[in-house]
Amino acid sequence: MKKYFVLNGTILYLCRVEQNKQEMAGRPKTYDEDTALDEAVRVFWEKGYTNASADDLLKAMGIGKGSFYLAFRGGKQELFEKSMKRVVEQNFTELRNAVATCEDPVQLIRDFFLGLTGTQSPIGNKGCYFGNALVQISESDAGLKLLASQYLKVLESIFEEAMQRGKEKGLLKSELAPPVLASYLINLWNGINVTRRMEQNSDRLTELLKLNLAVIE
Amino acid sequence: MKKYFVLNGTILYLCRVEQNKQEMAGRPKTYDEDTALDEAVRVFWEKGYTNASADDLLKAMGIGKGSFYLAFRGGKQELFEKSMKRVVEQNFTELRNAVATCEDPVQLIRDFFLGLTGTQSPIGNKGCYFGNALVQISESDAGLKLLASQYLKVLESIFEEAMQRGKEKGLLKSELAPPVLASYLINLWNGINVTRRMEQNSDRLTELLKLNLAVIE
DNA sequence: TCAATATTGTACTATTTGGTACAAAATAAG
DNA sequence: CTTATTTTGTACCAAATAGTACAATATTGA
Repeated sequence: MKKYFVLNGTILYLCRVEQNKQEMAGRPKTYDEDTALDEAVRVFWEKGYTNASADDLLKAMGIGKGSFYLAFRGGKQELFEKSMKRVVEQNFTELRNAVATCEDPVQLIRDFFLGLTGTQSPIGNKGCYFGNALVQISESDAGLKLLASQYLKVLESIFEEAMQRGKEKGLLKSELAPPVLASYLINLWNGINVTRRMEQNSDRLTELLKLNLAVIE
Repeated sequence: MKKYFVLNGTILYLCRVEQNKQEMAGRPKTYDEDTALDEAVRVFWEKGYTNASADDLLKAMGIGKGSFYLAFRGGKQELFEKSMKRVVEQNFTELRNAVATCEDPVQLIRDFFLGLTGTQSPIGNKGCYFGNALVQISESDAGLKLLASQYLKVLESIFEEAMQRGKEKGLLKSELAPPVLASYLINLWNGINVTRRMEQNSDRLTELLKLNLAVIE
C-alpha cells in the first residue's frame, strides 16, 4: 500500500512501499538500511548538515566506505535526501493520522506545540530537521533545499487539515481560513525552533507559545 | 563616546570606541579593517558560517594569510565574532535611535517587518545574521552561539523599547506588557526569516506578517 | 561443487583545509 | 642612514576530507 501527498504537482511518498525482500544472490548486507538511516538522522540533527562529515556518518551508521558508496552513490547528498524522507515517515505520518482520526484536532496541535518546551521532547534543542536544512545547506545544493521546503509544506498541510477538521467540528472560534491558520502555525513552528536556542527559560517559551496559540482558540 | 547595552550583566558595546589612529612605526596596513570586515560579513551571510572557508573569506577581504592571522589570531571564530559586532553596529544602532526618537515607534516596527518581503530588502533571502548563526554553528563553538543569542536579545530589547514608548504615547491597543510583545516580535522575526526560505510568494508572506502584526495594532 | 552476484574492507589518491614560519618590505623616530 | 616596529606574501605542513579501485567474502541457485 502506498501513502503519499501530492503537493504542488509533486508526489511525496511518505510511507515506504513494502518491498518483498526477495531472496537474491550475493553476499547479504550486514546492516539494516533503516537502522543505519536512523543513525544518520541522529548525526545530521545533532551536528547539522555541513558539520556532519562522511566519517562521522559512517561511524554512526556502523558501515564502511565500500558499503556506503554502494548504497548511496550520491554520497552525503543522497544520504541526506533519504534521511529527510525517513524523518517524514517517522514523524509526520503519525501526526497526520492523529489529526485525521482524533476527537479534537485543534487541541492536538496545541499539545503538539506545547510539548516542545518540555525537557523530554524528542526534538530538544536540535530544532526542526527541515528548517535547519533550509538555513544550513549552501545555495549550491538547491535540490536539497527545495526538498526540505516541500517537506515543511507537508507539515503545513497537516496543520491545515487539522484546522479544517476543527472548523467542521465547531472547535475553532477563529474566522480565519484553514490555509491562513496553517501558514500562521508553520511560521510559529519555524520561529520557536530558533527562539528556543536563544531563550533557555522554558516558562517564557511556554508563555510565548500560549500567546501564539490564542489564534486557534 | 561610548554606546553600549547592559544585558544580563554583560556589556555589549554597539559603537566602536573612537581610536585615535596614532601614527605608529611599522609598515602600514594595505587594507581598511572595517571594509574587510564588511566583505567577511557578506561572505558569512551568503554562504553560512560553516560553508565559508578561510580561503573564501581571505579572497573576499582582499588580504593574505599573513595579514589575516596577524589581525585575527583566533582565525575564523574571532573573525565571526567581530563580524557580528559589525552587523550590530551597522543595523541595530540605527534602528534603536529611530525607535527612541521617532513619532510612532509602533509603526516603525510594523514597517521594519513589512519591509522584509520587498525584493529590495537588504536582508533578502539570507535570513537573520544571528538566527543563522544559532542554527549553523556547531555545539563546540558554544561561545559564538552565546554571543549570537545575546545579540538577538539586543534586538528583542529594541522591540521592547519600541513597545514601551508606543504604550506611553497611547499608540498601542494591546494590554500585553512590552516584554511579552517583544518576545512575540523576536519570535516572529526568527520565524519569518526561515519561512521566507520555504515560501517564495511575497504576497502570502505579507499576509502572514500582517496577521502577526495584528497583536501590535 | 561451481558460476553468478552482491557486499565488504582496505588501501590508495587527490584536494581542501586551517594554520605556522619567516624573510622581505615599508614605515617612524632618532 | 640606522634601528625598531609592523605588515605582507609565500612557502610550507599536517590533518581532514571525499571519493575510487579492487580483491576478498558470503550468499543463491544450478
